[in-house]
Amino acid sequence: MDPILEQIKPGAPLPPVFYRMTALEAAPLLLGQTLVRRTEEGDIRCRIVETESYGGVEDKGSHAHGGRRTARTEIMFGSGGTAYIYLIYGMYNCLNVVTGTEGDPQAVLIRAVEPLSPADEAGMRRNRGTAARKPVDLSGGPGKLCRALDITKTLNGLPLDQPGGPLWLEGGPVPGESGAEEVIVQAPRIGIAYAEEYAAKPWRFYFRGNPYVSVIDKQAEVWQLQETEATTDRSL
DNA sequence: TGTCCGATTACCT
DNA sequence: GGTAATCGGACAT
Repeated sequence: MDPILEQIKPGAPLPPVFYRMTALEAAPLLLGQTLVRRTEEGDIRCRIVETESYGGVEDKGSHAHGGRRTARTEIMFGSGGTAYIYLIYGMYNCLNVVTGTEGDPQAVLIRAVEPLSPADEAGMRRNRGTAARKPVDLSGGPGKLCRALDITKTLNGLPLDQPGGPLWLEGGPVPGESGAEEVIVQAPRIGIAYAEEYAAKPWRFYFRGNPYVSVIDKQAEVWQLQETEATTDRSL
């Protein structure tokens, strides 16, 4: 097991070392962890099921590529453990978990979450402006999950390692007795066709078969399955 | 000060 | 499947 995963305890804050990793290391490990939103209406807890890594000045898909250090991207250059929230298309917010060390812009975009309980789901439905008929409509997509959790730019720069604040991260629940370990799919990121050679990097991660995932990449799943079979064959 | 456009979504045909 | 909605950030003028 990943040595950092071993340090993550259900319901406890993520260990400081978690936030010092690169975005590419942290993105798959964030899957299954819990995001907590606290408002006057109460707490909403949800499980992260899809992420994307945006790491380093060389990543042409990142807002910080080429070392672009502006008022907006400044938080990405700080040390890890904070929230980077920005407005997209004039109407949707996107939530990122900043990781890495001072001066190195690393961030993981949270693309989909699932409510942990019926009460959490009810809270998320209340926050959404539209009737979510399917799980993916409720919080499958970066803009949708921010709406569902009432996350706006007012929370930009907020520390995510401090339980009891407006927004924080904690270790996710352990899979149930019957729950087989979930398979992580690795696929190219969404909506960054302009990123040239970085557009095809498989830096999106999600739980295979989870109904809250925003975009299913059938090609990546088939390819990954073949790889697994080939590996199994060789080991026979 | 002006222009372009996005790490998207909802709703339409 | 197509596309309108809507505005702040980045950069040119």
